[in-house]
Amino acid sequence: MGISKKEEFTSRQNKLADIAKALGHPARVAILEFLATSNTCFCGDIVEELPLSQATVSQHLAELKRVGLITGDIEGTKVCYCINHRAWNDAKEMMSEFLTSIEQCC
Amino acid sequence: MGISKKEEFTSRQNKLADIAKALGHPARVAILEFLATSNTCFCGDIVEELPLSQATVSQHLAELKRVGLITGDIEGTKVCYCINHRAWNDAKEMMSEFLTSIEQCC
DNA sequence: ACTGTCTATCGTTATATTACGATTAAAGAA
DNA sequence: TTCTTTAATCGTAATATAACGATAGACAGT
Repeated sequence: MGISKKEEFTSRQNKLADIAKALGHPARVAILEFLATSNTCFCGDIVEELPLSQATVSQHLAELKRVGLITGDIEGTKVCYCINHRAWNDAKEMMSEFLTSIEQCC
Repeated sequence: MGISKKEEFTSRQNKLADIAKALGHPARVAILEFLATSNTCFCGDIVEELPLSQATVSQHLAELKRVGLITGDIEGTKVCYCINHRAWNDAKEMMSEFLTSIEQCC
C-alpha cells in the first residue's frame, strides 16, 4: 500500500475504522453471532460451526481479540472465547453515534 | 487468500460485513463526515480536505459507491458526491440491529 | 479549434488479508 | 512418562487493498 497515511486522520476516525474493519468479514460476523446465541464459547465449537479450517478460524479470533471485542480464557486444553461487554458497548456507542451523525448532505 | 469462502455465509452476514468493510478505513469515515457537515460535495473539495492524492481519494469514493452508500452526480466537469439516504438508512438499521443483537455470552 | 480544469482509470509498488496444511506447545488422561 | 486433545503459530500461496504519478476523456471557456 505504499505508506499508510492513517496517522493523518483523527484517533476517533481511526478507532471507528478499526472496529468496522474487524466486523468487515462474514466469518467474524458469524463468530460473534455464534458467541451470542450459543451456550458454548469454546474455540473447537466455533471451528465446527464455521466452514473454515481451524487455523483460519484462529486467525479470525485473533483479529477480534486484537481490537478487544472478545476475550480468550484458557480452560485446561480448551479456550473459551467471550464477548468483551465493555469494549462491545463502547464500539456499539461509537458506531451508533457515527451512523446517526451522517444525515443531511449537499 | 487462497479461495474466498464468502459464499458459505448467509447473504445477510455478507452484506453486513461488506458495509463494515467499506467503513473500515479512516479516509472513508472522513469522507462521509465531510459530506455530512460541508456544504459542498464536489470531489475536488474532498481531495483538498483529505491528506491523500486525487487518485487515492477517487479510489475511496469508488469503494463507497460500490456498496451504494454514496452517489456521484456529474455536474459539468465536476462530480457531486452525496450520501445515498435510502442505502444509508438501510445500513444504519442493519448495523444497529446487529450491534444490539450481540448481548449475552457463555 | 485550442486550452485549462476536473476526475476516472491505468500501471505499478508495497503491504495486508485470507486461507490452509504442518508443526508446536500446553494441558489432561492413561 | 507417554499419548491425546486442543489451539496457536509458522510457512506459504493467492488475492485484495492502499497509495501514487501519469494519462486519458469530458466539459467549459476563449
